[in-house]
Amino acid sequence: MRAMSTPPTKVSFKEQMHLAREEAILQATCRLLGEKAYDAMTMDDVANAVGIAKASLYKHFSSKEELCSAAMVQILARVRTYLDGLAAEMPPLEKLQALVRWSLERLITNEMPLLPSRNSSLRAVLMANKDYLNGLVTVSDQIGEWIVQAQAQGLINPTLPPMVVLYTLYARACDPVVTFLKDGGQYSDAEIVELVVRTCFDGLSAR
Amino acid sequence: MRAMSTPPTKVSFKEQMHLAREEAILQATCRLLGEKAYDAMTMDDVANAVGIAKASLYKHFSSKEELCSAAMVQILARVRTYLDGLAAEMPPLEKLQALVRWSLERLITNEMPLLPSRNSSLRAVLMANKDYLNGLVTVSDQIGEWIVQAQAQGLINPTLPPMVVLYTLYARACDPVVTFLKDGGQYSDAEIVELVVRTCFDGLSAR
DNA sequence: GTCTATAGTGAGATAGAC
DNA sequence: GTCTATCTCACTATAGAC
Repeated sequence: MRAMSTPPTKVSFKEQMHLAREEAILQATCRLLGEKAYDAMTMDDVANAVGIAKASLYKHFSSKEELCSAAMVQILARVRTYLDGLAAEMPPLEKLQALVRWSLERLITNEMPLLPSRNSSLRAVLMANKDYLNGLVTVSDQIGEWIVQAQAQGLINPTLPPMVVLYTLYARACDPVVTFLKDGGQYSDAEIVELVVRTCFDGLSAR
Repeated sequence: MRAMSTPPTKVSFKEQMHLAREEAILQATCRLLGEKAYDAMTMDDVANAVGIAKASLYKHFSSKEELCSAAMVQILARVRTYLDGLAAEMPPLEKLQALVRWSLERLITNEMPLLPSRNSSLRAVLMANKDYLNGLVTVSDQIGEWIVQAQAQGLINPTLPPMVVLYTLYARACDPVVTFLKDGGQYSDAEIVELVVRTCFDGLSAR
């Protein structure tokens, strides 16, 4: 709460500190959720990563669920920013491929996945969060448009329901193949990304 | 331990009961792990599902980790049985497709997935289990043969490393697309399986 | 071997001083 | 707002009667 005797700049500075700390908490949460499961990540982990006491976390976020939801909402916002930044003249198929490539690049550096894996406890938390669902709908609508356009151009298989295409793209963002190949140590990150993009769009069968 | 005064049939019956109970425990574990994350599944869940006291579980399996590992090893054995049962004259590509279809059918009925999803705590447990790793190697070798054969026949893209093909097939066994589509309620289980098999082998792009 | 009851532990969340 | 210390509760695992 702003004190009347405090100069505006001072308050603004404090507010910036507050926001910066909150940003750091969200960053750490994203990274940790990229490394381990929701249940396995503890509030102590987050507090230690940020370098503050656990109790302080609760001054910013009222629960673990709220913290992780906020982190995912932020990720969704970043996706939106990325999508909006794609050149308008880029063909829809290339936009879709760019999105998958971008998601995989986040995934392979252990940043928080765009979507939780199957059976993740986080999934139930997110599905109960209105902000997350709204953001997801917005992003899905945008991607859905491009899918329909790419199908109209005959570049995406028009016999596949757009929803199936959409989910198949989303699923790349938590694709375990990336982890397998990375653990194998045989390929560079860039190679892994390209291989997964290829199998996603071209399939396994020979063309 | 067998008592000397007990007739063999009686003992055999008791042993069968013991094995049947153990089988029931493994079954319940598989089903529960298909429904929720490893961390979220409690030993109480298993005990309640089987209808025995939690303490009795520990007479059969010394820990949660051992129980779940045993369940996964059993799944792997079932995969081996399925693979061995495929007709020898079936073309390798069809064998691979049959395997994916079979995995998806297990997945869609919420049976335990062949592989844990990304970031699952179960993953660390399994990677420390020798029986599981041995079983996985055996199955992988068999599938790997078929992949190489299918590539030699020009039916699987020969420019894809066999390991990438293998992991891509494995990943179908925990594919979140199945969950998404099933929750959507728009498609039957059989339709979902076929759609995912198609996108796996043929990709999203038009042919 | 099965049960009830409980010990032990770890993590989410809070109290209260500063 | 941040901290230390603590509460509370759920879950793994075990003790001990039958």
